[in-house]
Amino acid sequence: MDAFYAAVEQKRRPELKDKPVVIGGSGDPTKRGVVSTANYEARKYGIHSAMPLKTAYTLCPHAVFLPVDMEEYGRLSRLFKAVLQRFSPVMEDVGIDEAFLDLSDSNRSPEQIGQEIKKEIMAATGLTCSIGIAPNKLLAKIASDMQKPDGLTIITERDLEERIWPLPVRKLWGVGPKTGEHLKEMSVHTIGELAAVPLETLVRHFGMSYGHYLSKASRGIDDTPLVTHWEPKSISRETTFQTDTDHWQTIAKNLADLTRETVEEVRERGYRCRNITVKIRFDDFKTHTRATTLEEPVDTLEAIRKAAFHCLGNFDLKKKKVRLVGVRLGTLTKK
DNA sequence: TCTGGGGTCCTCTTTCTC
DNA sequence: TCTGGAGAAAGAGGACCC
Repeated sequence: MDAFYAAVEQKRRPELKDKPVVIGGSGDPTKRGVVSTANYEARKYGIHSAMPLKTAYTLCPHAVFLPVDMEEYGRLSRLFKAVLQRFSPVMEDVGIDEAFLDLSDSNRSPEQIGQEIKKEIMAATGLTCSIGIAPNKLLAKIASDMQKPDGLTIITERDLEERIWPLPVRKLWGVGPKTGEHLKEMSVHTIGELAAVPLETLVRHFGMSYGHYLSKASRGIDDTPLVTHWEPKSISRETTFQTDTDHWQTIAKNLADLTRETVEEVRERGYRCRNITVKIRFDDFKTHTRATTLEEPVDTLEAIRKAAFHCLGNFDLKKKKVRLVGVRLGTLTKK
């Protein structure tokens, strides 16, 4: 979906049409938080996802800043995914605003089916999307990104050298800022240049698993199937304080609240957990975790809170102020 | 100066058991 | 009793995704 959160807000508030709109955090750009979505008008000012709201505000003070309304975005998400599933039952969720659809069994042309999906999503939600159609997920994802917004891009194996290889390596799924920099130091800037690097070199630099992945991905090879169902591996909650704190009671109170919320969710979803991890981010942005694994899976607040506070006790909270506290429940088993 | 929240997966190191 | 290897599990950190 194109600039999904912002598009949803603009749809229900027509007065926002043609204005720069930034969705993120509490909607107050003087408070701590980052941009979840900036619409295309706001992007003209250099605003983009993951940017601190305060930075976005200095770049464009007259933009409309709004809080995240996950309930409403979830509702629209279910609507467009229901449309997709009418075209094929084999759908893989990729977060709230993306999905893969297996159209292998369709006998219509990709252009035809792509246009019809766009039309139906527009009818159901009033929103535009960008579609990529390709022989596998990796290439479809790249294709979906090639003509945004409101795009439809079709890629075949034959397009690899001309349309994929000239793209920067960062366009590959799984290549983030760190790997991008690492590759730049190796004088590898494009996907084509990556494809020319011997496998042994990639394995030496990036390890067995990721080295092989990069080698295949650069040649457009991806044989991973669509994942239509999965179980959660962990459930977590975390909060960043408005101001860094060294007040133990504040940290403890927040950890207790987060633990209660997380336990409630784990129970509601019918799981027990065996691993409890507490996360602390200090004022210098260094993040540390302390974990404990229990003998038996549990789902009681007492047992999990006790474990969480045991983990908290393994931090030295005297030297630096704390910016964030979080708790994660892992090694889940279904009840 | 600024850097959210909810996840997954991978790597390296430590710890424990045989 | 000491030493060492193999393998599993746990713990910590980091990269990446939306």
